[in-house]
Amino acid sequence: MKKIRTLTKRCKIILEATSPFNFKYTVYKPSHFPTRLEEFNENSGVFYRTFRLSQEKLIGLKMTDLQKARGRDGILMEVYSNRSLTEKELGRLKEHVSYSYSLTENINDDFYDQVKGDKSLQGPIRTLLGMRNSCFETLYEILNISSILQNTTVRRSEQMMNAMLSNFGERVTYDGRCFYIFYTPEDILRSSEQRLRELKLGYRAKFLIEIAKHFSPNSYFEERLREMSFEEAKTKLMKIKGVGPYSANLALFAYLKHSNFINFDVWNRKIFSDFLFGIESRPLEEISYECEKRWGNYKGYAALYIIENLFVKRPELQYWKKKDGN
DNA sequence: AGCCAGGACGGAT
DNA sequence: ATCCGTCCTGGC
Repeated sequence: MKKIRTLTKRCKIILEATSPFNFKYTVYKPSHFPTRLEEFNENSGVFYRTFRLSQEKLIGLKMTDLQKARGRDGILMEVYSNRSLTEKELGRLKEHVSYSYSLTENINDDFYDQVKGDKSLQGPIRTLLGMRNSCFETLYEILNISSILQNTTVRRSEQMMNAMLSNFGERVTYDGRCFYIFYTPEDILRSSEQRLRELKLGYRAKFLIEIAKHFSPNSYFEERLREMSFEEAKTKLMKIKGVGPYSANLALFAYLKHSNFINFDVWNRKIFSDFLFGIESRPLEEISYECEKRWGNYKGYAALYIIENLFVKRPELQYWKKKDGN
């Protein structure tokens, strides 16, 4: 078993956000299955999240709502690390957090004003007012997660993610808590397909290795993708064995944060079908057409609000907080 | 015992 | 281009 790295407190950072800003539902998404990469504490309102700034610089963040501390919209962030950080590195960290949580976007103009006429969205918007589209993961990490999501139940995905993190992730502790930091491509390439199969990753074992190969240290895969158009990047991603349209879309849209797109899968298809038609089973073409008609270029945001609102209103959908159910 | 789950591949049409 | 059997695994 790998030893635990202790992260010590370095500094506090304040990140401002445009108004309205919803701290809780920006950093924490009720529909996401839990991992030991992050944790939202309902009682204290504190959100913990780990991050790898570079190969050797491990970060643990402790975030609270700036509104509570200073009466302004934003995030109050304590930075823990295993090593001292340069000003430049702190800058990169701030940029990552700000980008991941879409802190500077203007959600009034970009979304709320655009869907004023749609009554079905007003409930979700009231509940989640100020929530941003968010994704803290890197492109490599999202591709791993989407591979682990494919063709299985979320409960199994959670088991597989745990197996990967506990075997390849970096164990860290700070502020009296233990977390993992996401493993790197090199961590996986040092392992083997057989080892991943022993960990019950099934046929995904070879996919995860293929993905890792594309993100080796000096391939600059992520940097090169950033230069490309969306379609070009998608085609490039789908050349990786194991990355199909679903994973490529998820990766690119989570990463690039397009709010004009819905990545349909067998799970959200039922949710939108039920939301729009009152039954779960309508064909994809009808669902897709209806979303386009009602929300046009804002359908990605609409989808985000509908799904998170559903999980807020029906906490029993978070099966992982109960003993059974699905 | 068989089917399916927050897809993707490879080969056959 | 679209269709279909197959893939690991575990839960029902």
